Amino acid sequence: MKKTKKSGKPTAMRSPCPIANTLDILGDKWSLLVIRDLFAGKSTYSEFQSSPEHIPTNILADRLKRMIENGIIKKTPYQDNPPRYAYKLKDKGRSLGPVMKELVKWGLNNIVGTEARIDLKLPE
Amino acid sequence: MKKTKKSGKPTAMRSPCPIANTLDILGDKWSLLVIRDLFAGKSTYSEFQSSPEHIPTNILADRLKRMIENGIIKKTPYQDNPPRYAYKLKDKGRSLGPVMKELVKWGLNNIVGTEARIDLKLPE
DNA sequence: GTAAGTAACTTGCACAATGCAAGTCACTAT
DNA sequence: ATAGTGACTTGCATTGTGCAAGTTACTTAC
Repeated sequence: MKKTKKSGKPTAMRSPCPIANTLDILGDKWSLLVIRDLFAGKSTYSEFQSSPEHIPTNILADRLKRMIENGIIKKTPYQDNPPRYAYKLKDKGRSLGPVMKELVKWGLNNIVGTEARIDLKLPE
Repeated sequence: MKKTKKSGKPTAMRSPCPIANTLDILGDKWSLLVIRDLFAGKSTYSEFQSSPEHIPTNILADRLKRMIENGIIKKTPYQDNPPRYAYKLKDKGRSLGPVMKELVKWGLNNIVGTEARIDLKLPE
């Protein structure tokens, strides 16, 4: 019974810069990890939780909500009883493929101890 | 008189994932904006402050410090009296070029109202 | 030589975001 | 009835962010 709608989001842009605006949506320590998992084929809440970084459950719920609001992913029930949901990338999210690819490359080349154990199914 | 060294940083990685580790270094709303400015040719503290997003001064100082510690940028005095400094990308920072390029592309294609007014001098 | 200005920061503090634990809800399986 | 699973929500202490104001070291204007 909570309708605590935070009023859409008429928060003004801090600038028209595409980087600044992208960071306003995805610039935190968790969002892109969920995107990574989605590219790796995961799709449920508990699959995201089981990733090695152990995202806190409240943060996961918040990030999923925000990415849905931003049109990056969608949530669909795949079973009614008990209710279960699958999160999937929308086109907008799938188009993050090249960004993910470059982040992986940069990390592997510049941070010692990193390794690509997850295989992202990037388009093309 | 403060020797409050936070002990290097033996904080363990949350996982060997290159994306997770990249986000631990650059995953916030400001770091990559400073990188953007550096790619755009800016190099002084006050130039970074004058960018349209108006980064808070304490955050700027903190991010510059962190990026120096991470070997992404370097700080060099270019004048003694009064002391003035120039921040520049190191190779590690310059190799973020492709990441920046993809972020710009994604923002322009997916966020209405964004526009590329700044010209980044990306390698190649 | 006193006042104002500039660059590069630091400090204080209120408010927002994060992280951990525990609780809830709707079922299924034992 | 009891335990288990998936998908969350709630509380609360800790950490991070954002704004204003102060500091240091000089240069320039009056």
